[in-house]
Amino acid sequence: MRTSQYLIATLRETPADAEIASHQLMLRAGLIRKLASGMYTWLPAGLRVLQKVSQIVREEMNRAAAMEVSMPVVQSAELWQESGRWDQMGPELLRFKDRHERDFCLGPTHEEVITDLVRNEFNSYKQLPVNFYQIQMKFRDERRPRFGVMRAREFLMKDAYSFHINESSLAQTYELMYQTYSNIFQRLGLDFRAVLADTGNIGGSTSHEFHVLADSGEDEIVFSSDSDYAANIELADGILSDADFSCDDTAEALEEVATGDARSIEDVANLLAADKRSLVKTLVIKAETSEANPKGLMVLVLRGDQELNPVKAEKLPGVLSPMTMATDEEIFAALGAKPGSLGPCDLQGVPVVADKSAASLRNFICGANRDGYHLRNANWDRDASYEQVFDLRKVREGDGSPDGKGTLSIKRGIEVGHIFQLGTKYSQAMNASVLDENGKSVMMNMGCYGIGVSRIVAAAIEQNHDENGIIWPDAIAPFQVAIVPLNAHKSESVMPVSEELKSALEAAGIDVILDDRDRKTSPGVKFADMELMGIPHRLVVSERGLENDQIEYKARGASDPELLPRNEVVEILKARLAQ
RNA sequence: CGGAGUGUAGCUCAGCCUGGUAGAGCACCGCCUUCGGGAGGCGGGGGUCGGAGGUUCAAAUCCUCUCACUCCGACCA
Repeated sequence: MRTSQYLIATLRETPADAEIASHQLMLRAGLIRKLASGMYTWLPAGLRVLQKVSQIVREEMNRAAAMEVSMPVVQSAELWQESGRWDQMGPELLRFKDRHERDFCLGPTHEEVITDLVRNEFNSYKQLPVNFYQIQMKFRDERRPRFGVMRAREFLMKDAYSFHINESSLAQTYELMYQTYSNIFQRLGLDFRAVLADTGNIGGSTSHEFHVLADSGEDEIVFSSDSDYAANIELADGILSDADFSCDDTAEALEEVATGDARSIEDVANLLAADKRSLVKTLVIKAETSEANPKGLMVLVLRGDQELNPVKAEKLPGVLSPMTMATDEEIFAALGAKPGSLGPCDLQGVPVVADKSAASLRNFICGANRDGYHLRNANWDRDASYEQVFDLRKVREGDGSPDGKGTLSIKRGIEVGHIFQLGTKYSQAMNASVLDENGKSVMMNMGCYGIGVSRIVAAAIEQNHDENGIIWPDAIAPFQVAIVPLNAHKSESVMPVSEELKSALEAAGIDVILDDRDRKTSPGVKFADMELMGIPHRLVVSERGLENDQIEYKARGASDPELLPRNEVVEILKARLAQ
C-alpha cells in the first residue's frame, strides 16, 4: 500500500470529547470516526486492525472445530418472548416495529436465534456436541456509551454457542474454549489473564472472564503469586493474614462511651486511640420484607478496616437486587440511631450477617445504636449475635490465596472475553431437546462464549502506547512495516530502492505501507504519522544511507535506530516478524 | 435515569459577562523558498454561531423551549 493512495486521516490535535488514551489515539491515528454516541465508522486503517483480530479469532475457533454461521442482526420478538427476555430486558434491547406493525429488535446477543436453529436441525444425541459461532455487529442501547469503541452501542463481537447431551460434554467443550481463548490472546500479542467470574444475569454455573491487563481497565482482577488462582474481585476470596487479630483476649466488661461527632471508623478509632481492626463496621442494606423480616432490612457487619463487596452481599438470600444501602431515615426508624452510631448489639427484628473478619473479633468497639455513643469490649454471644457468617469482604492486595498457596495481587483489566456454562436455561425455555440413546427426550446443555472483537482493538492500545501514539503488536498492526523515503525528489536511487523493498517484503507476505507522499510532506510529518499509527517496524531509505548500502531500521518501541545492510533487510525483517 | 457541563470554520478554541459588520492557530487551495522530526513567505477559499421562538432599532451575546454531545453517578452476558 502507498500513503498517496490511502486515507491517512491523522489528527494533530486531540479531539475534545475523547477521554481515555485508546479513544484519543484511535481518532488521532485515523482508525475511527464517530457517527453518533456509541456508533463509529471504521476507517481503512482501523478496519485492517479489526479484520486482523477477527481473522485470528476465526482461525482458532475453526481449529477448535467450531462452525462459523451468520445470523440476522434484526430478530423477531416472538423468539425473545419465548425465552422470556423480551420483558426481562430493559431499554438496552432496542425494539422497533416493521411496516406490518410486527415487533422486532436489534440483536444484542443470539442465544434465542441459535437455540431456535439447533432445535429445528438437531434431533439426536449422535449429532452432538456442536459449536456454532459468528463474528458480527451487535447492538446494545447502552445507557451511557463511553470511551469510544470500548463501550460502544454498536460493536463487533464473536459469539459462540455449544450444545450438548449432558454436563460432562459441556464441561469438555468449555475446557476447549478456555484453551482456545488463551491461544487467541496469545497470538494477538496481548498481556492477559483468565479469571473466575460472576455469571451475572445470564445465569449458569461456571464462568471465566479473559482480561487484557491495563491500568485504565474498569475491572479489578485478583491472582495468586504461587498458584493458578485468579478471579474477578467481584467474587474473589482471600485469607486475611491477620485474621486472628485480638482473638486471644479474654472478654472484658462492656462499657458505653460518648463519641460525639465521631462517626466514621477512622474518627472513632482516632478518638478512642484504638486499632481500626478492633472496630466493627455496621452497614444496613435493603432486603425483602417478610414475616421473618418485617422491616425489610439486613445488617452487615465487617471488621473496621475491611470493605464490603456488594456483589457478594447480593448473593445473600433475601437481599434486594441490585444491592442498595438503606437510607438514613429507614435506618433511624428501624434501629433508633443513624449510621455512624450503629452496632450489632441488641438489634431486634433485623437479621444480622457477619463477615468472617468480624465474627472472629473479641472485645470490639461498635456503635451503641444511640446517636453519639459507642460500646467498648463488645463480644459476640454475650452482647451481640448474628444469624450467619457470610463472605462479604472485598479482598485486598496481600491477602492469602484461598487455596493456601501464595499471596494475592490485584491488577486492573479490560474484559475482552467471557465464557459460560449456561446449562439448560435457554433449551428449557425454548424446548430445545434431542433424543438420547434410550430414545428419551432430553434438554440440551448449552455453553456460550463471547469475545469483544472491537473492544480488543481499544484494549490493545490501552496496553501498548506511548506519548507518540500507538505501538501495535505485530499480529494486529494495520501495516507491519512502514517504508519512509527521504528526499526522494533529490535522489536517483531512493525511490527505486524503496519500491524494491516494498515488493520484496510484500512477496514475503508482509503488510507494507510506503510513505510516498510528495515533497511537501516533510520527513517529520511522515515519522510522526507512522508512529501515531503505531506501525511496529520502520525502514528509512535515504541517499545518505544508500551511499554505504545501508537502510535505517527502527522498531516502534525502540529508543534508537540501527543501520542494516541493504541486501539483508528483507531477511532480517522476515525473521523479526516471525518471532 | 439523577447531577454537572459544552455546542462558534474540517480540528483545537477565543468572542458571550457589558447586544452594534464573525475571529485566531492548525488543516485546505495557488505560487515561491525549504527538505532527517509535525517548515517559512505571499495570496486565497471556507460559518444559516446546534435548532425554534421571544425581547430589542439591532442577538453568537439577553430570555424561554428544544435537540445533540461530553463528564460524574446509577446501570452493564
